[in-house]
Amino acid sequence: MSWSRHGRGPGERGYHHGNLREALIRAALDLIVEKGPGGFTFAEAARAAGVSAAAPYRHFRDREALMADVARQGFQRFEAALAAAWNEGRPEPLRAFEDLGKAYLRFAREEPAYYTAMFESGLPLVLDGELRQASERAFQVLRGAAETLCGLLPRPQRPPALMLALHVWALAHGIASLFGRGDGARRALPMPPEELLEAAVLGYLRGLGFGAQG
Amino acid sequence: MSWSRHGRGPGERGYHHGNLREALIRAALDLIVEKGPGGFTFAEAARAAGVSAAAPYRHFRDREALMADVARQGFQRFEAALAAAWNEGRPEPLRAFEDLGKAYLRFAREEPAYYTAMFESGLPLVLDGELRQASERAFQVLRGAAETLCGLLPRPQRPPALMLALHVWALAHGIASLFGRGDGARRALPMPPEELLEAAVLGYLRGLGFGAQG
DNA sequence: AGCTCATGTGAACGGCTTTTACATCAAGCC
DNA sequence: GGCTTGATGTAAAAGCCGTTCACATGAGCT
Repeated sequence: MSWSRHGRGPGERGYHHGNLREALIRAALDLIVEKGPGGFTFAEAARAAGVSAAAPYRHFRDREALMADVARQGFQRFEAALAAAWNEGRPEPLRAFEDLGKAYLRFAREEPAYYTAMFESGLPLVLDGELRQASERAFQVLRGAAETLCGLLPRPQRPPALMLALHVWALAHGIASLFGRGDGARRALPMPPEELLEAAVLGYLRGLGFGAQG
Repeated sequence: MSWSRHGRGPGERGYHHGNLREALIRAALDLIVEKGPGGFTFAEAARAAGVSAAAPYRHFRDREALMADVARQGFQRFEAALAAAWNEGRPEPLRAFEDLGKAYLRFAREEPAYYTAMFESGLPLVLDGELRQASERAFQVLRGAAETLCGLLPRPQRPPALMLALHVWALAHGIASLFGRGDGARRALPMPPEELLEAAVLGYLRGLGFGAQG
C-alpha cells in the first residue's frame, strides 16, 4: 500500500505530497521530542515534509491546531495503553492496578512527544472539545480501575473512587514529569521510576486498608 | 525610596533606565503568568520596561538566561516558603509536614509565574549550576522533613527518607501541575487541591506505619 | 573638565507565522 | 479527449522576534 506519492520512487514527489497531514504529525512528534514543545516549529515540520512553509495551513488552522491534534491522538493511544494494562482487572485487581501504573510511566517514557503534547504544551484543554473528551476518556480508564478497587473494601472504610483515581493520577504524573523522561534532564533517581511509583501506590493503598498481600 | 529613574517623575526616565534588570524580571513574571512560558517574549519585556529590544542583552546573555534567573529566584523563594512552613518540625512533625504540603501548593497557586519557570519552562536544569543548586536546596527542605518523620518510626519498619521525600514531592507536583493553578484551565476538582494533597499524604503515611493520630 | 565604562539605541539579518494571490493536478462530466 | 472544479501546493509579502553590531549617552571618578 503506497503510503504517499502516487507510485513514484521513494523520496520523490510531484506537486502534491499525497499524505502531508500525516507527515506533518510525524515531523511534529520528532521535533517535540528533540526540542521540546516550544522548540517545535511549523516551518521546520514543513521542511521535514519537503513542502513550502505555507502548505501546512491547508491541513491545520495554525501551529497550535497541529499541536492539539498530536495531543488528541496521544490521549487516544494513552487510553488504549492504559486499558490494555488494566485488562478489566485481570488477573487480579491489585495486580492489574500496578500494571496500569507501569503502563502510565511506560507511555511517558516511550512516547515522550505525545506525553509532552498532552500535558506540557500549555494547550488550553477547555477550548477544544475533542481534545477534552479524549483526555476525559483516558482518565475514565483510571477511574474505572479505582472503582473496582474500592469495591473490594467493606463499605464503611470504602474511600471515594474519584479521590483514589486523582491521587494515583497525580502521583504518576508527578513522577513522569519530574523523573520519567529518558533524558534524565531534570534529576537523577536512585531507582527506576516504575519502582518509585509502585512503592508509593502500595504504601498508599495499604493506608487505605488494602491488605499488603492483595 | 526611588525604585529607579534617579529622581525624575514617575513614568519618565533619561537615557538610562536605572533598574532595568529588575524591571525585566518583573515584566517576565507578568508575561509568563499571562501567556505561559513559551509566550513570554524578550521584546515584549523590553517594551514593558520602556527600552529598546537590544537593551536586555546588557543584563542577560539571551532570553533563556532571563528565564533561568526567574527560575533561580523562584527556587530561592520556594525554599524559604517551604522552610517557614516546616518550621523545623514544630509544633509537631506530622502537623508540620502537612503545613509543608500546603505551602507547596500555596506557592504554586500564588506564584504561578515562578512555579512555571521552575518546572514547566523546559530549562535544562543540568547546564546551569546555580539553578541546579537552588533547586537542590529547595528539595533538601523536603528531604530534611522526611528524615525527621522517618526518625519517628522504629528502626525495623523505617522507610528510606529519600523515597518518602520523592513520593511526596511527586504527589505535590502532580497535583500542582494538573489542578493547582488558579485558572482551572486543565480540570475541575471536586475539592480544593490542598485537601486532595492532605488526604493523599495522610493515607500514604498511614500505610507506612504512622498512626492516624500522629 | 575630561575619561571611561556600563548601559541604552538603531539598524540590520535571518527565522517564524500567517495571509493572499496564483499554480498544479486528480477526478468527474460532457 | 477536453473542460471544469476543488483540493492541495507555491511564492511573496507583512509583521514579529531574537540576536548582533557599531555607535550614543551619561554617571562617577580623578
